[in-house]
Amino acid sequence: MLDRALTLDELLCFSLYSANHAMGRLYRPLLARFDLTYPQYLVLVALWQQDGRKVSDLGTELQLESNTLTPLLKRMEAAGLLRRARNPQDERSVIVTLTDKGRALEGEAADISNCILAAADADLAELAELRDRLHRLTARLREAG
Amino acid sequence: MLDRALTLDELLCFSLYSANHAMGRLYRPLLARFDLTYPQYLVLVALWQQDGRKVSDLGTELQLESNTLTPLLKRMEAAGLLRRARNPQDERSVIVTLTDKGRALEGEAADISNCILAAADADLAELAELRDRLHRLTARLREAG
DNA sequence: TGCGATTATATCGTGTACGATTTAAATAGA
DNA sequence: TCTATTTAAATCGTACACGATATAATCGCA
Repeated sequence: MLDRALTLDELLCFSLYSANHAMGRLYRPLLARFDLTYPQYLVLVALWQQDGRKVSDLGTELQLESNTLTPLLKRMEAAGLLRRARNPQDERSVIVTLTDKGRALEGEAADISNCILAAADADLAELAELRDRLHRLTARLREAG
Repeated sequence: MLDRALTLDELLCFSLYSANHAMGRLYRPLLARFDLTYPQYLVLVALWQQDGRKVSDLGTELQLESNTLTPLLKRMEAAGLLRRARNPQDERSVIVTLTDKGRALEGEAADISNCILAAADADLAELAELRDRLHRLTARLREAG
């Protein structure tokens, strides 16, 4: 038990903050070529994996709520990447579906992951292990919250 | 080389995004008791470590620029946590100094780190290793950027 | 059937982030 | 010395992120 506050460098939270930050700055120019922001890209990744999902399902996966997702999805709809439509079976929910343009981006943006991996400059096994450690940490933090 | 986009769970960037997110959600209620946001807390940690720094020095450490820091520091000044004053030796720069109230928070908020460690529910060595891996990743990403 | 409770999304206000630009001070060179 | 350049903050516009609240559809149950 220390009698002083930890320094920034000692804080795990700051190492997460910084790494996430650095990752964002690397993605930004790559995504800008497609007029995408980073959260918009994550929505696309989720929809490429499984299309036609409710807003709340996207929210569960991305850990975002409608107050963030609604305007974000509206911007993506305005950009012609997806469509939002009330679910005829339950008009409370909204189904998000990729347009042809949104689907086509999967191929065009495929190279982005490789650019990031190249920038990380570490072997795949090491990065995969880091990823899995982060998943386990995230799970524990959510449990505690 | 895959011919499909990676899933969210496979993306290292998303594991960082999620872990950072989960950490933020854990900090939020702990910091709310002091009327602090997470970036404001990081500024305090930096100043507790070394007080009386230029805005640009804080920016280097936190990886933030004046467009983000200026309004953030103004809010903290309005809250009575710090003072902003032009540097008499070079009127271009602004020196940020803690008030007594800002300094006093170091002791009052000391427990926060322990709450986070408890939530992470892992031994210190494991968390320290994760932190160091993240530092190395961040350094490589910045180099590449 | 009817009505209170629940659920899903949307809206609002505040606070980061960041690219682009502006302003003011300091510095370097002719 | 005078001016072009550089540097440090600040300002502006856009886009997340989130707590609190509003709205509308559905469900549960008497």
